[in-house]
Amino acid sequence: MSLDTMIVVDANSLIHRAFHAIPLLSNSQGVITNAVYGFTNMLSKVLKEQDPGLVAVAFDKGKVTFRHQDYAEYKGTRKATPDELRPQFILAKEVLKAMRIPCFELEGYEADDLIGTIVNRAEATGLSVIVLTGDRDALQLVSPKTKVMLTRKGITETELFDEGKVWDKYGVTPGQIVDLKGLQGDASDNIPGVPGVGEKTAAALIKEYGSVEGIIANMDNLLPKYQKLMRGMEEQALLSKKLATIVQDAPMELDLSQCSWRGPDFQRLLEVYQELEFKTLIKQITAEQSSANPSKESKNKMAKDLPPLETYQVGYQTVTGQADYDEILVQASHAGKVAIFLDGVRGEGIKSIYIAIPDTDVYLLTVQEQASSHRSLTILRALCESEAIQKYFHDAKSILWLLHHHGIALRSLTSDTMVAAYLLNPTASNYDLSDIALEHLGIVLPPAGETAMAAKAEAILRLAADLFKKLAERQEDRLFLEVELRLVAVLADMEIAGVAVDKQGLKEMSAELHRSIEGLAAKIHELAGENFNINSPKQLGPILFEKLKLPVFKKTKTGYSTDAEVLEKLAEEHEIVALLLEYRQLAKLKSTYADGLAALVDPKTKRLHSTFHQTVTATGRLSSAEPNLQNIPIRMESGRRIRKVFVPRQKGNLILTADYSQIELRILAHMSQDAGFLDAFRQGQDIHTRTASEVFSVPMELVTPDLRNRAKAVNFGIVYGISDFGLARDLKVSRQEAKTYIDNYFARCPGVRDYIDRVIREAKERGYVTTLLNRRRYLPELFSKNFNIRNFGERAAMNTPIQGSAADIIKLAMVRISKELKERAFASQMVLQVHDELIFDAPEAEIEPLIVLVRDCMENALPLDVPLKVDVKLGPNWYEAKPI
DNA sequence: TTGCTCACG
DNA sequence: ACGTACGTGAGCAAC
Repeated sequence: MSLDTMIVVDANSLIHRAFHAIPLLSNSQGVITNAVYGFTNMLSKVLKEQDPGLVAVAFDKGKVTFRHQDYAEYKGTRKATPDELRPQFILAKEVLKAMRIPCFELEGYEADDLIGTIVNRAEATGLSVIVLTGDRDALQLVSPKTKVMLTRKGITETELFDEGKVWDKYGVTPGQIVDLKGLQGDASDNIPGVPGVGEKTAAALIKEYGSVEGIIANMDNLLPKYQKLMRGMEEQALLSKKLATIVQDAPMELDLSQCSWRGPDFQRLLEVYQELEFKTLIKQITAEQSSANPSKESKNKMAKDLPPLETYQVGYQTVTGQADYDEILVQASHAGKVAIFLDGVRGEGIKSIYIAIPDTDVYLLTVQEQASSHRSLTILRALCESEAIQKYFHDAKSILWLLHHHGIALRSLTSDTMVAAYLLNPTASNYDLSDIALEHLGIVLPPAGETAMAAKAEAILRLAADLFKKLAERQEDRLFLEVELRLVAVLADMEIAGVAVDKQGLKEMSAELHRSIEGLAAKIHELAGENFNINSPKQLGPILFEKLKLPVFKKTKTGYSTDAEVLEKLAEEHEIVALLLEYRQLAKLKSTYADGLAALVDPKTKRLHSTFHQTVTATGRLSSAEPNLQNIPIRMESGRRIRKVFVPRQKGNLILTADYSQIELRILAHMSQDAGFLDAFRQGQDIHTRTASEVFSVPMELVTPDLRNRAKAVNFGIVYGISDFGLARDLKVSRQEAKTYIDNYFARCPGVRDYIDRVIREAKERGYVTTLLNRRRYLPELFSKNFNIRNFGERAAMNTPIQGSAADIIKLAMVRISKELKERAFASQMVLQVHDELIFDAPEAEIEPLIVLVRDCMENALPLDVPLKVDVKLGPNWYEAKPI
């Protein structure tokens, strides 16, 4: 803490910066908050780091300033403040008020000038000052007592300038910054400067003559080329300098004691943050408050002896005696429902159990010391395994892992607030209980400790009711109950079962890949004439495009692009390119697959236990992680061999795969009711051949493989939300040609064209799109002013109903298959899902009935106006799974 | 942490 | 006039 430090903030400049650096966020009321969010974030970060004794913030006031009297065109090129930004200044003032930071503004003056004046006064009283701004003009205020903190690109990063740094960067003293401006001008403020004088000339002249005035006085001594530039521009240079000069004696009422800072009014700040829905900031202040240690003198105002926040508090009691245990069961049975929050670590087990029953205190049961552990777990088992008691969880799949560790089964799973919140908004970045409780109930959960966990258990009950009501209002209740909630247990089963792998096989592949990679690396280094890290695009770029002088087709924002598309174009140019492509391929196989998978084999089970995330994708698909088993190579033979290590878990078992054929195009046929598409699928025709025949006006029998491939790409394009550019790139044809294909396609498939138009129109009317099972995705991008973002929204509007409906269907099939397998006591186990494919580990004796069951469940999961077709493959491992 | 690259549907 | 296919996760390099 530094009582003699003052922070002076240029709110106008920071808010403008934040507005342009951050996408247009808004709260649930539609209030746009991006700029005030960025501003608040940056301010609280700096306050926390510096912990100043005094703080002041300055705003602009009035459109016309005293500078306009000298120069009417001052800031003449500035655009009007956008409508999305203007109201955010008021919001920022509310934040500042809650932070107990004084705001200054003065008619006819810019924030700069007030800052200059404040700095002047602060220095005079011996304070050290830090000016926080995004405006480089402020560098003129730098002095032995004053530093300027400038935002770098973005808004959270800053750079602190003292005199030395100004000199290093600009070659002038802080006082000469205005002379620099006088010569160079400033396009953004519409300050003219001297035409023809840029950064270098300006610095050289100032270095030689000290100032604009010095240059003018020495006009005759200037080099002829400089004389040519400067003559006749004297007035303009002096005016420019004057415009750039920050006033340090504005007529403002300023009592520095007003600026002495005691830290925020947390209660009020919390209210403001809640209103604006600044979840991260709410978390920060609640965490800071709770971590403040009252016994020690706190070292930071952001966490100093403050009244407790109004967080959601519930009563809880730690249970020890047998009578209490019995009481829990009685109450839970009576209420018929419990929410349980478990504190534990996957693989290690449960540490404590928080049980919330309506209208009672939360019970805390600990599982540490042996004897009570037993009793706590007995209660947990009784609750979880009871059919009659409904269970409410947040992230039930994680709970199922913990229960599995203790051999406890789960019945009557009634809600999972994480999954419910996902259905209500599948594009959220996380579904932490405290975040969704804040969003949906408007309550702040305590950040940590027993109170927090008790509050969480209680909050689950309240949240579940609220979320379910919202789901029902949207007709997503059946999707929730009959698909997603049941899927939770199915996925837990799959994860816990895991998939067996041949670890020895992985090791052998790794060693073989290692040898090939070493050989390739040696050849590449030889052809390059030097050793370098082939894995580094930054090192590879200069070798290819500078040393070997290969043509540059594409650049990334940091340098040369060296991706496969570029390398393929360069294949003819130099023999190193083919080697690089091969190197990349093998390096990927080794690091991500051979070594990556081996590292994740569970030493106890000898299997891979991927996590299937149910609340990640925007469309409703699952995702797979640690390891991702949804991207195991198949397209290239060299990679496809990785699949050999995916084996059955025991002798006598086989790997069976079942994948939907063309499910997305079938869904498109169903949803669009396009006559040609419906007919093609009903006739059992090859859809790409049919499309080729339509688009290229060729009889089906005469469609060549090349034409079929092009039609296939067009079909993919339709599903992705087509653009001629994307299709052209994929097919490596001209954009014009791609456009012709698309035009022909829409001419021959009018149903599809009408469908796409309808989807986009409805999406724009409603703000969201839906799938066959009413899964919903909001698309705020559709209303962006930015052309690219808006177009992205339109493509997502086309794609999401198709991709999402396919996800609906396979999820429904998984739930049914799992139910059948259980009820009919199959030993077969579903082990993986890869979007349109299910993989089973099955005893040979069950194969026949399993195929019938799986086919039936998948093909009839959701009857469409076209048949769904499933291809089944079988083999001793995933690689050798062949059609039967 | 971010950017690039690349594996899958 | 704008620059683009949709949806994911992971490893590596270089900040």
